[in-house]
Amino acid sequence: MCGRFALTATPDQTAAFLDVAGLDDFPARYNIAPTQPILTAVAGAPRGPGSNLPDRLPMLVRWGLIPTWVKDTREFPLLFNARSEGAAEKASFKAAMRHRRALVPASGFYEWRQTGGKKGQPYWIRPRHSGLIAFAGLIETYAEPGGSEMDTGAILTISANADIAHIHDRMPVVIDPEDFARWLDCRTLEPRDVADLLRPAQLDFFEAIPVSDLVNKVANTGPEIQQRGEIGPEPDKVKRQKPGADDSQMTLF
DNA sequence: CCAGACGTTGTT
DNA sequence: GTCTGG
DNA sequence: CCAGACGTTGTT
DNA sequence: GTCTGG
Repeated sequence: MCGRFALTATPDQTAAFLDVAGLDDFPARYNIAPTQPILTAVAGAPRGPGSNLPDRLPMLVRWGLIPTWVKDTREFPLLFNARSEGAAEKASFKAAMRHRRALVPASGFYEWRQTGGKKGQPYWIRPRHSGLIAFAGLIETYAEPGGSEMDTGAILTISANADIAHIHDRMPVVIDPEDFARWLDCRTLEPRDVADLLRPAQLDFFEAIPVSDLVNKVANTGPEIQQRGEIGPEPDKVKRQKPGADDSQMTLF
């Protein structure tokens, strides 16, 4: 779950929400997919008295966390989500849960309800207050064989609440603004100290809007993918028979 | 001790 | 079916 | 997450 | 790097 989301607020709105300074300009993004760059915010360096260092920093990371010990990324799966139940104990997420917790600003996310047909029914899921939200994220800096470094990240998930459960059984963890500082404080707080933040959103926090299958295709990046709609009928899988044809020629045994 | 995994989603 | 790319 | 490729030899 | 399985 949470394999696609949107961030359509302006850089100014996003900077104010996260309380970071100096966000480079970025376009509204209606269809953010794994492997793409995502904006995150992390705690800044510890500040001494009188320091004017910012206490929260923006970071662009590749969506798909790579643990530091991975030798060949081609033989490692794309970790774009991390189950919050247990992430603190998993080899792949343990270090990030302890040292590199982050916020991932979003306007909402997409979920697919499996219909039994070929394609799932996608939903645009947004907060009823229609403002920004922040997912709980994890970051790792991966040292590539060539010598360069790549920052990578994942979004934590939790059981879906009743608003979402009819669509999917998981949802991203949302951190409330009042808890931003606690979640990001990796210097003094351990995973167990912030475990209480890893819970499903309150009932009625989100609303889910069925949309067309435009969102399925990563190349579709405009606002139309959030318009209320439904996927079309399944293509007719029953092959049309030519007039006069019957099944007898198919009887091979 | 060494070898091998290390993950999520959704599936059957 | 399974892997890669976005 | 979904979509789309999935291969070789030899070549303009 | 760290944990699990044998």
